[in-house]
Amino acid sequence: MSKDPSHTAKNRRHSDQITLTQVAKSAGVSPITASRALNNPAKVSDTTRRNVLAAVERLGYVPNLVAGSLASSRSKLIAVIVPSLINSVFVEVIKGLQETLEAEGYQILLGNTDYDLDREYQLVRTFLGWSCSALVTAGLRHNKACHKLLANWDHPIMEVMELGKGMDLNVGLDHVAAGRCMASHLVDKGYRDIVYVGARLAQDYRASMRYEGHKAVLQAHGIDAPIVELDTLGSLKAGSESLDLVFAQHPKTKAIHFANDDLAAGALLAAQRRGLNVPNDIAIAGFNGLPLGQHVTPQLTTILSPREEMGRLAAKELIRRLSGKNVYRRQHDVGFKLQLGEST
Amino acid sequence: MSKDPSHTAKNRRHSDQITLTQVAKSAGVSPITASRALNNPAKVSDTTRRNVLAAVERLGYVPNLVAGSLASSRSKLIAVIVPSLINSVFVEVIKGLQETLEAEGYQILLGNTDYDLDREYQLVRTFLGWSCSALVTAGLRHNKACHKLLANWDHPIMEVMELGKGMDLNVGLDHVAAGRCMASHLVDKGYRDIVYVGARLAQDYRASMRYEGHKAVLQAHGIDAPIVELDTLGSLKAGSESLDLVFAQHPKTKAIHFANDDLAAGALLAAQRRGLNVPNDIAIAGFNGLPLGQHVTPQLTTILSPREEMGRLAAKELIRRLSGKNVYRRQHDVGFKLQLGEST
DNA sequence: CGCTGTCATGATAGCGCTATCATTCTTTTT
DNA sequence: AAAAAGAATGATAGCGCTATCATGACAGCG
Repeated sequence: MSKDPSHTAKNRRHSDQITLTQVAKSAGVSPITASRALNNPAKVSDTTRRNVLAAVERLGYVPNLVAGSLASSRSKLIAVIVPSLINSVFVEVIKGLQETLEAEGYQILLGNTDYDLDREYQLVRTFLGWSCSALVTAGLRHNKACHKLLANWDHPIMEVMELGKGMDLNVGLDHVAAGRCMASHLVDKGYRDIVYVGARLAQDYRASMRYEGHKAVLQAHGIDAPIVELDTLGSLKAGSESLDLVFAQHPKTKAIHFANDDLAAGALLAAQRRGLNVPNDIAIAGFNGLPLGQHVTPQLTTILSPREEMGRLAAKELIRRLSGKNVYRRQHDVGFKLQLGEST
Repeated sequence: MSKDPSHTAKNRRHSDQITLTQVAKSAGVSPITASRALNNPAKVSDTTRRNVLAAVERLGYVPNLVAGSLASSRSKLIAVIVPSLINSVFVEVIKGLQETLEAEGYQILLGNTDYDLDREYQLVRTFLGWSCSALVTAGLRHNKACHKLLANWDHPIMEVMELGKGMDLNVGLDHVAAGRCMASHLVDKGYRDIVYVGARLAQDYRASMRYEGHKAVLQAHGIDAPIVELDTLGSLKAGSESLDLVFAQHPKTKAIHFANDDLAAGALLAAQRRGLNVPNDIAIAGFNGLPLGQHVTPQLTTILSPREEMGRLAAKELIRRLSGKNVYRRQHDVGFKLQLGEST
């Protein structure tokens, strides 16, 4: 099983790869018929199809998808661009996409922007070069060049995570409303000294949309809406460290509305370590509804976002569009749900 | 920004896509020179390069990577096949791969087998059809057809996660040794009634390799090594539910060696909810060193596996190989580390 | 001054597949 | 029975790019 390191030095003229032409010859048909037998079985007779499939087996033929894509100028590839792989939220969306798309024979070309819109542009350029059938990207915000590129692209574009008027298709939820929802809950519970804690809000702008909702509710009640921004991305560790920061800046804080469950759970566990009672000494709320939050004691109050569902729905809509069906609703609100725990 | 749903009905003869030939014409050079200016800048004069790049900008040219791959029979694609996306362990490996490969201009083609080796074979077939430059797959076990296909493939193959003699390159850790390590720790701590708890061990065979190590140590001490297998994949929920199961089957259990941290943390949190003292009533150990385990109280005793590091190292080795350098060490042991918490 | 070597560029010929149109043969329709 | 429609197959011509070999220009060298 030893490998020759000089892969690159292959003589293109003597490729040992089995081609469709060889399969066709072996099956006694023309290449184009063999192609049809594989890609459009309904177009050939049963006998032919069987012969071709037998030849494929016999020769161990592996279709060259690159050649097929070039000839047909479409590919069974779908580009998926996310801002982060650390954040399990995006991974769950990918999972939903993956399972639905793979079942339809599509492959995922994965890109990670690290919350950098210029990086997103580069990835989009590359992916368009692969003649992807469609592109899925997280968020409605893109840089100018990217926007222009996508606007002129004649394939479906699916923007996920947040809800709004996008380039083309959209599946997401209303983050401002989610922020309002949690803030209302806290206010209703009687909390007045409420701090919002987020991480890198310029990047994670959906978290700042939730803050907008949060602030609006608090202000409507005549309450201040202080915010503490962390410099590291959301994680248990950051959440745990944020407690000190919050109390240093806002000593009277009675409730913390965290931008996500990782932060919230980190803070909750940290609070317990230092003997604070949650929610009596400090109430804690999160966002996302990660399993973790449901397993800590007290159970975390959070907002459940249907992430895998979002991926699945996005994939289904794409498939509908790709199979030529008209798609009427271009925006899909997957909603969210307030998950009451004992942490507030 | 409205999209025409009839994407498929495009007239191939009148593609509006800018081609390299147009760029070349606009720059006043031949197509092949334009190609060189973009892919092999050192091969053309400074003036030419500038002219071509200017034309690219001017026309908004996006290279057709499909055509390029067909002509050169190689692509800047790397196939990555993992058994699961729910398990954050694989995602972290992907992340390590991703950041290293993307920096070198490679794209990741992602496949998920759901722990099904036949599915893996299908994915490999598809990915080979894309003329990927290399393939990364989790694990050393493949079905027969897959093995044959890969053995005849003349590109680098990287098998990650576990250590052993594989098809080609290998980066991983010794799971049997990891199992031994944790078992030794538990025995040294004085525990004798130790249960190993895993989930779907036929699928997650690395977990059963750890059990082998675990069992060997216990037997060497003349101790029984009972095992409890769960029917659901590892998760906090499964871990939490496993407690009852363990005590029902082995009432005297004093320590549980979980196959992973999700299970262990779930059990630990569940134990706390029901007022059990960890580790006095029940000791709990995990595997992976997820952040979660480091933030619960008591901190989880676990084995730290360098997952992102594994991805990065695998990517680096692949890049070395792809850039024509000889790779001497074909196996890389990334090791593991016993992380002592207060849960044992 | 011819000889070799290097550099920059170009002409040609595919890579392996499928869109398109053409052909043959069979079936259905009037 | 002739015409029209359909079913199955094939010949041709690319898809947009790059490997390969060829060319011309110019430097260094004995």
